[in-house]
Amino acid sequence: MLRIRNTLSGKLEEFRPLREGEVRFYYCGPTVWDYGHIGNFRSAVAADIVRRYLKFKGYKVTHVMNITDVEDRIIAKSQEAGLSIDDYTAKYIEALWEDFDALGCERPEVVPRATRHIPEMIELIERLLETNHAYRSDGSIYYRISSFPEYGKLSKINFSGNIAGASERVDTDKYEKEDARDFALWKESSSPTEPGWDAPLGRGRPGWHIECSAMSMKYLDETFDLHAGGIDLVFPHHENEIAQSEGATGKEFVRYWLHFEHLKVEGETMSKSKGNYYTFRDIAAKGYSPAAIRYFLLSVPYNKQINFTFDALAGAEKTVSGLQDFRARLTEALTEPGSNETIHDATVRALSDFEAGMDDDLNTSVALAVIHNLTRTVNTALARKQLREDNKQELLDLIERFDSVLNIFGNNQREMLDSEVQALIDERQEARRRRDFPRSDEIRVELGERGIILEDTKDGVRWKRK
RNA sequence: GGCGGCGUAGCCAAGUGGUAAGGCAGAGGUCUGCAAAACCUUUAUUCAUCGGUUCGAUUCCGAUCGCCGCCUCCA
Repeated sequence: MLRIRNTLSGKLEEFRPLREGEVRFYYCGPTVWDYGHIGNFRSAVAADIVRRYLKFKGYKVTHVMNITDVEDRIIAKSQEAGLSIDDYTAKYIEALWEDFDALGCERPEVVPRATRHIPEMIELIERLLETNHAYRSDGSIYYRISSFPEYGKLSKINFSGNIAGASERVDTDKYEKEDARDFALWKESSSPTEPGWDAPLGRGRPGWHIECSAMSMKYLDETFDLHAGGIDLVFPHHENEIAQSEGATGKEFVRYWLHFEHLKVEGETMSKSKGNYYTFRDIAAKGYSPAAIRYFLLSVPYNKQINFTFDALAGAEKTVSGLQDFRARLTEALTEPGSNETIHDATVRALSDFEAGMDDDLNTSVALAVIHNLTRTVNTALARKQLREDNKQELLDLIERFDSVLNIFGNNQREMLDSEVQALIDERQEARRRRDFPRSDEIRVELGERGIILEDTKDGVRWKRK
């Protein structure tokens, strides 16, 4: 039974979807104004783990990830560049998918873009106007927080007083709000050239929060199971989504809220000014493999801050390569028929321990420890020739199972070497048989230069790429 | 100022009222022509500090120090 910590209650709760065997899951994805920093991908990988584990548990998952492409910064940047919003965001969206794929994240079923859902947002805003949860002021439209007494229930912020410092932040010339806490649903265009949409509400553009309410309810229904995002979105973004959605429908919006903790760099906040700001691309360009980056990002549970260091990443690199080698070694192992009971028991136990760890609020650290322990047990058995045919198959199936959630074992396809390389390997084996070690070592060095690493084993020579 | 989180070996890090998972790095060994890989052994009398509760605390409570976050459309 999967239990997750629901931000709404602050407690560990049993996860029970509204519909039998089906989970509707909304993940607040990135804003596409720049190449995604590594923190974005900590979140994306966490969401991917959620999605994959739900599938592992047998649920049919409908996963929606929005792409925010209407937002002040994007509008400003695109105007600066003299491009339309679509032209400006195109390369960032393309880069996002490349990074997403490289990190082994499954693509969500639905990826709505804010710019493609303006009518839905307008409709929702009109509903809020009708129900008196919104008001018009100076051409723009605001949400009336005083109309929603539960406001603050997610972030647990006490709004009995004013938001600290809110009064001096309000630009009174621009915002004629009834209350400093009220937030914009629709912002009037300040000039005809500014990107905007003509609407019954007046020419303008939507506020940031309304897109997620409109799009999630469109694709997942007015009440759905799971909503996730970075922890910084708790307030105000998700708090406002609740106010908008529940205000308009009068129904519960989301059953379970999940928030991913942030990533730090060398124990500090990542920021451009500190010079410790890294995108996934920056890190990959330094030669770290996407698999290692993924492993690192998921090695700490989603609800803990993760401390990014290049030392830790180098460790992840070694670990991942060990796991991938392990799978290859197992695949190639020559085994005799039958089954070793001890190994069989360890295999069965590993699956249940893995599941117990993941069931406990998706504790990936525990899940990985289970895998490492199993790996050691099996390596020992392999070294001692104790593994039997049935164990091998069982283990390969189990790894497949684990990897459907973690996706760290890499591609198991064995590629063919080109004939020249193969000939060199054969020649080296022949040289070794003759005990012509100088020649043998020469070939090993030469292959090393071509990126092929050789390992001599009792059953012959193994090779892998570096 | 208000609210929340964290501080565990050289590094990353899990965890729990009952005596410290896992990974990387290090040391010794097995195997190997040598390597590599793998395996075995080893590496925290101790979980920021100081008090308190308890038969017993790293785990609960309080204080102190340090770090991080939200309260500003930053995942």
